Parts: sequence; C-alpha cells; structure tokens
Amino acid sequence: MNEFNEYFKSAFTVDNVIFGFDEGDLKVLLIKRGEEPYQGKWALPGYFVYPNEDLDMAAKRVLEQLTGLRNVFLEQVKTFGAVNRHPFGRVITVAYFSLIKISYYTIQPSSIARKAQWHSVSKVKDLAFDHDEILRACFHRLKWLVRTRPVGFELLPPKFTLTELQHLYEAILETKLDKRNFRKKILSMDLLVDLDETQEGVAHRPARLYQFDRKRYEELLLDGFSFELKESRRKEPPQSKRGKREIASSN
Amino acid sequence: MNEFNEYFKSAFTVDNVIFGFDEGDLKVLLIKRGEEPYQGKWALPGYFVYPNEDLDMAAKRVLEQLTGLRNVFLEQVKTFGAVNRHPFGRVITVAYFSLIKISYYTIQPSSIARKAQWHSVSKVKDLAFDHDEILRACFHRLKWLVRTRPVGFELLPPKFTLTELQHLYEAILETKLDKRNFRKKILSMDLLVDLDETQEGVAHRPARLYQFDRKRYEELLLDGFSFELKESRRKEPPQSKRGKREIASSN
DNA sequence: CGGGCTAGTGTACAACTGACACTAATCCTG
DNA sequence: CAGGATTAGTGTCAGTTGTACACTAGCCCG
Repeated sequence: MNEFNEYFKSAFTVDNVIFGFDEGDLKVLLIKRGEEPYQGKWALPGYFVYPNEDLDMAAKRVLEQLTGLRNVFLEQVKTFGAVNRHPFGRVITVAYFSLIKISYYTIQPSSIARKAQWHSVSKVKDLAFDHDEILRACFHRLKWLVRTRPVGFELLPPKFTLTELQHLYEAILETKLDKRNFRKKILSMDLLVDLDETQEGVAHRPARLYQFDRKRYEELLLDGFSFELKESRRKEPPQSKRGKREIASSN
Repeated sequence: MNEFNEYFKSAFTVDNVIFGFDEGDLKVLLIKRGEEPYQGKWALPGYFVYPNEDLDMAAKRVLEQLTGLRNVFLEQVKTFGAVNRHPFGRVITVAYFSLIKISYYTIQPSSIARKAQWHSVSKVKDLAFDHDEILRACFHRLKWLVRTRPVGFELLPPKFTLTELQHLYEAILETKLDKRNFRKKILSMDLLVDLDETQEGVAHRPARLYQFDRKRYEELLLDGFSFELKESRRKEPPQSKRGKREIASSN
C-alpha cells in the first residue's frame, strides 16, 4: 500500500453547468470569483468534493447551496484533468450539468450565491480555469439530450405556450424550426395537456397554455423518445411577393 | 492555499474497457488480479494517473502497455467516485472505452498483459471493485455509439463480409436484424468498398468481402450518421410451412 | 375600427421503413 | 458424383413519416 502513497496527493472538484431558459434565450448561471486564482473572472459554480462525499452528492450540494433547488435534473458529463488546469496543484474536476426552471430559482443567502448571475450561453466567453471548454462540453451534451428526451419539462415553467416550447428547442439546437411541423410532432407525442387557458395581458392573440404530462413523460423515457426536425428552410422575409400561393386551409 | 490542503489526499486512476469482436461475439479484455485487493478476481485494466500526465494520456498508456496498439478509438465515458469504492483510500476512477480489432492484438511482454484474457461481454460478472458497473456504463455507451457513428470500422478486420458486419451490429444492439433491410441500409450509405473477392475455405457459398471507405467514413462523421433498424420480427424456425409465399425476386 | 402582432391550422409529395421467401453457390458425405 | 447441408444474396409493395409551404383568427392599442 505504501508504494502508492505518491499518488494520493491530488484533489478533485465538481463544477456544475446550470442551464435555465428565459426570454427566449438559453442561460447559464455563473459566479464572479472573489479570490485568486482568476479573481474577478466569471466561473462555473463548483467546489472540492468532501472526503466523505460521493461525486453526485457533491454536485447536488453545490447546486442546492446556490439555487436552493433539489430533485432537479443533474447528470455527470465529463471529467477534466489536464495537468496544469489548476494553479494550486493537481486538481481534476468532474463536470455536471443541470436543468432548472429559472422562475423557481431564488437567490440564496450564501456568500457564493450573491455573486451569481445568469448569462446567455451564446455570449459567454473567457471564463476562469478551463471552464469555457467545460461549458462547451455540457452544451454539446444538452444538444444531444434534447433529441433523446423531452427536455422542456425541466426548463420551462409549469404552464407554457407551444411557441415558448419551440423557442426553447430552437435555442438549444441553434436552428429555426418550422412552426406547423413542430406543433404536429410535439402534439402527436401525446405529451402535453391542453389546459384550456390562454395567456393574459399580451398585445396579440393570446396563446393556449399547456403543461407536460409527467406520466406520459416517463413512458417516453422508457420507450425511447426521439426528436428530429430539420431546420426550417423558410425564407425569412419573403423578398418576392409573387411566390406560388398556398391554398388557404379550409379545416 | 493552505486552507485547501486537506483536499489534496486523494488519488485517481483510469480504467479501460477494451472491446473487441470475434466469433460473432462482443468481447472485453480483462486482467486477472495478482495482488490484493480482490486478488484472483477479474478486473478492467487500469492504473493510477501519473502526476505529470493528462487523463487521456494515462488511458492511452494503459491501452498500449496491454495491447501494443496506438491510434485506436478511445473515449472517456464516465467517472466513478463512490467514497468506499477502493480499500486503499479515496480513489476515483475515470472510465474509458476503446474499440480494437482483435486480430491486431498481440500479447505484450509486460507482466500485466500476460494475465489478460478476452471474455464475452454478455457473460462477464463479479468483477473486482465497481468494475461491473463501469463495464455496464461503457457497454451502454457503445450501444449508443453504434447508432451515431459507423462503428464496424474499429472492430472488424480490414476485410469482412456483410454477414459479419450484421452480426457485429446484432451483438452490440442485442437484437436480431432483418438481413435484406440491413444490407439495403448499409450499402445505401456508400461506405463500403466491394473488394471483388470472396471468402475461401467455407463449407457453403462464399461471401463477398468488403472494406470500409475511410474517406466516406469521415464525411459521415461530419454530416451526421444515424443508424436505426428495428429488431427483425421474423419468426425463427417457421413452425407452419403454409405462410403466404413470397413472390420470387426476378431481378 | 384599423394596424400590429402572434396564434393556429392542412395537405400533398417525397422519402424512408419494414415485412417478407426464395434461388445461388459452395463444400461435404455416402 | 449426386444430393444434402449451409450460408449468400436479392426486390417489392404498403404504410408511415418528413417536409415544404400561406393564409385566417383573435387580441390589444391608439
């Protein structure tokens, strides 16, 4: 056993990429570092794993201290262990990502949490450590996840419109989707419950509100869920007014 | 910096799930442990990560010491860090998996390698440490991978028959596939080169030999590859001889 | 009450999927 | 050397799914 002692000199941490969705934009929760190294830079929330703690527990702890939330989607993504990624010594970090409803998030009294802020995923750059790379890896995983499991559940408020759901998919997949095809596909999964309510206080025709059907959701996880829709090829603002007219729908 | 010293007391290792394919069966390379803990048990090949080594480097080193192979498919899968998973102290392990052509594998002179042996994935159980769980996780990842990338390349010998390729897919996916549909699908990808050679020394009609087209393979990786075929529902040995007759193909 | 805005809706064509059975070619055996 | 054993190899049709595409409906606001 002594022959291995030289190896017991490293530390490991967890870092958590916390995704949320708001204002049609995919967001990630970052912390402004108050101390060295990388003081003043934005970083992913994370901490050392305690000696008596499993990895998943550590990730949950970090998430809860920051957001007050438990029982949310949380999954290990990848481990980063480049030799010099941390100036304090050999530290490898296990990256997790979680999906939360921003509307449920409340600022926690802990000192870390007071330095936290949501950032648009597409605009984030120049994070501390190798966190840019970690964020990219987690975003990539989220993109994959969205095809494999009905992800909206985790990120949207309990009641939402189909357009909101479509915007979420578009934000994650970084494409535009065709409205009619998207609706056809989503509704055919029998996953949404029509609440027979509509939006209020919007300056246009109000949209119907839906919620996810948790039971059906779990069925789909088992049966295999797969979401595939090509990017909409619709030309943006029609430059010619003279395209073939579509026959008006009559149903 | 001193405040963190208590965390720098752990070690980490890599474990490598090395898959091969032989005799119609998916295999994994295991080592019989010569020392405690778990002496005499089969285990995944792995070792401590050296202080000056990145994770991927460590995984490559383990693979090469064992098989003599470099430049093979090798990917990180998941990190396992349960508090008591290792009796020597806090050791977390980063699991990798690799795909190799068994025919290229040669027993290396190193002492570890002499204790290595191929095992059918479906029969493996009761491994040392948490290696059963690690193997399951890697097999699961391989199942996913096979839908996403033309995996045969990595596991089959350079020349192979369509039936061998089909058996490989069946072994990984743990299903039966329909012969005609499988062939149609694979050939339509334009990924295989017909070598205009046939098997020799088989006691039946010899099959044509194919090889992968590396260039087309790389195109597919970029363009997005997706393999989906339902399990064949063909009834095994036809119990009734009186099913509807299929019209004989006339082309 | 008209303009601005977003919601909401159907169809036709193309592409893909999946079910399904026999003949061809080789070796082996008696 | 004929017949049996064994695996290779091949096409079509029907049903489903994917995709392109444009207008009317309903609300608020000025």
